[in-house]
Amino acid sequence: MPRKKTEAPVPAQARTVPDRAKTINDIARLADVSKKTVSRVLNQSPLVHQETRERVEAVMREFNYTPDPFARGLAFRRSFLIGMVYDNPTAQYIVNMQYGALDAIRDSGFELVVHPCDSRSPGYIDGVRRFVQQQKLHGVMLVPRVSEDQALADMLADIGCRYSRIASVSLDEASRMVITHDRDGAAEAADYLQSLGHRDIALITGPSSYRSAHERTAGFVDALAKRGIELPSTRIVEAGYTFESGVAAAELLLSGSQRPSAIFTGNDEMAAGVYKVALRSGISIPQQLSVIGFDDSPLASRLWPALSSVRLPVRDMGRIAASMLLQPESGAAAVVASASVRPHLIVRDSCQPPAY
Amino acid sequence: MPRKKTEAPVPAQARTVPDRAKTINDIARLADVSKKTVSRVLNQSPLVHQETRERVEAVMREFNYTPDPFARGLAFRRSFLIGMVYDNPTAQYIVNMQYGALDAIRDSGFELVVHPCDSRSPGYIDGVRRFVQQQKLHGVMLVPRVSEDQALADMLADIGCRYSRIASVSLDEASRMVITHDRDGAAEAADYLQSLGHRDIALITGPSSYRSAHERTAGFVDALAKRGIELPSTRIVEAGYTFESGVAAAELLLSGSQRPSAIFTGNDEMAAGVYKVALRSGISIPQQLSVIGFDDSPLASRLWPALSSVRLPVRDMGRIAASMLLQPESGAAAVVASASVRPHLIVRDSCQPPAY
DNA sequence: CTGAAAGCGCTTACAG
DNA sequence: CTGAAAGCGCTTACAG
Repeated sequence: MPRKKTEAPVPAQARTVPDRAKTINDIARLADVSKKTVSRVLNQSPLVHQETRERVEAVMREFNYTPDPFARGLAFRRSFLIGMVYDNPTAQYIVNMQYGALDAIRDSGFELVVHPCDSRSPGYIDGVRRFVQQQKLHGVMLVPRVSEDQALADMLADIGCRYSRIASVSLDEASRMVITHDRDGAAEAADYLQSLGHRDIALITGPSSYRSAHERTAGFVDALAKRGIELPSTRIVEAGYTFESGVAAAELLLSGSQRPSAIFTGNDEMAAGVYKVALRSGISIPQQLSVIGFDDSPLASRLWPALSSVRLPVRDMGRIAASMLLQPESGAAAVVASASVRPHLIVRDSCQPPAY
Repeated sequence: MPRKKTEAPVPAQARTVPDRAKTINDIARLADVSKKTVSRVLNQSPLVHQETRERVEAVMREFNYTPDPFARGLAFRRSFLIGMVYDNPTAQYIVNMQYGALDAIRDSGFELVVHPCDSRSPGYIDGVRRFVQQQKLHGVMLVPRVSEDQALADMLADIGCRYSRIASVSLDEASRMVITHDRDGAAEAADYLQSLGHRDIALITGPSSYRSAHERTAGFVDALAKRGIELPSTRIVEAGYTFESGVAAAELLLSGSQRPSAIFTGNDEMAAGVYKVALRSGISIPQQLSVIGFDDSPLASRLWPALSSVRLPVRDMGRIAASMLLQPESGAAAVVASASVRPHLIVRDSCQPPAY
């Protein structure tokens, strides 16, 4: 092979002058192959001699070569960008989810593009479609609550965009679902309260239109029923997942002469609302009232007394959802990983046996 | 001009078959100009006849044409992506900053790529460089505390990447700075406490290595001094911006026989630490202790009693920092806008005149 | 003010 | 297993 090794040595300084990033043509020339072969190595085609592959890879390493994502994007007609589409959950949830996704794409050449949206606005699905098509997204992660919107998923399937959905219950094929099993977490809270001796228990739920609220409620109520405790409807108050709605619900539950000895709330925001009403009314937590939240947000440990809460492994969820997009072929592995995403109760100082 | 208007009408169905997105060639053909002219319209070149421009724009609108970002990226050698680089501040801060940046780039064809990093790890600047060069970023926003790292800014200047820095004080040319004037916010807190009649006031500061901590401390101390109140060094405790460090600092300040009547903290996390110690020790807020935080995080309104706190217009900051990247030419306007980013005290229920 | 040619750095058919 | 040609959809010189 005609490798030109007889050229006069070039001074180091002169050699570094062309500081432009190396292209596929440079690598091809330096490895003495065609650019097509370099392309094959890049795309892990099996149709390359082992020896050739190693030679090309050595040159790539030596010159720290990475292919231009725009050239690839143009030729492939798709990008190396992962989109994260979300509605309006809490900040910590979103940030943790982003960290998880970034864990998955680290050193993969992919990047994360964020797309918050308002699922109540009529054109939001169109907005997501433009986002996906314009950027030729490799795939999108759908975070609750937009993940629950079947019309959105249908649109993505329609335009051939791969996606993964994070939700409290299965809504799609296993290979595109990360199931968070909120029901189990709520059941654990119920078991814990029962084991402490509570019998008169109340529940503040999220909006019934939210799948997660439905699951958490069902998990809690069913687990109590299994242990022989029936929740009367007066002990279940629907609220809006917000602090203010939690305050209003707590006022309802704590104003009567017959107070419950424990309250479970569908998220920590509403638990903070219970704290406010209790503190204001001179009801001490946990002596006179036990409280459990859901989410294990930063708020939980900052309240006093520290709030026991059900933790969702949000970062893991983000990581798994992103890796499902990167390796759709290893669907089985992802499904297994997904199965391990389980909530569990973090016990702090907000519960004790009821005072008789 | 040879516009072919005499063809037989094509059935609507057949016409929609080639559902591929229109390219610059299609637009050129349909508008009866060269693709170069379409390109000029796209890039707002003045060298286009008004009439021609309007004709091209009409066709673009009709077919909902948007240029392919990858083709442009390849030809331009730079992308239409804005990077947001941040270290490890609180989630709400990051999410608000992201919303602000998205406000600025909405409908501009730009997208936001996020890049959290660990400024304590040795290779982090290299990581940012790879991120910027690989994605050919149009520019990056530097969020505190990485925004304070001059080595990072130098590297970006070195590789010719435009950037904007958000910081509590000017660190760079005005056209790349969003100054948050933390000093003023802290001064407002000082004035408020003084006006309520407090004289024995304590301060829990963030780490002195943080510019924001330095500014908040200076603003508070100076404002009190101006009103004739000197803070003895025993009333100033340095902590780490975390909840736990706030707890430790509060224990120091509240354990002695001579308690201060008010505490100002460098952020809300540490204020929550003060709450915990006070509640646990039976010191009631605000009757026996006034507290003011900084950030106006969600935590502030969820604590009980609701915490007065200095609010930074984080979303505005994000919007301005991003628009500086989009329109470096309109630097003057951005500087003016930047000047309007001022913190202000949100008064809630955590302060009252001291008990004598 | 407008356009024909060449090129950005990759890939997809198509040959061999 | 390997390569030469054409193309992805834009832009930058260079002419006129």
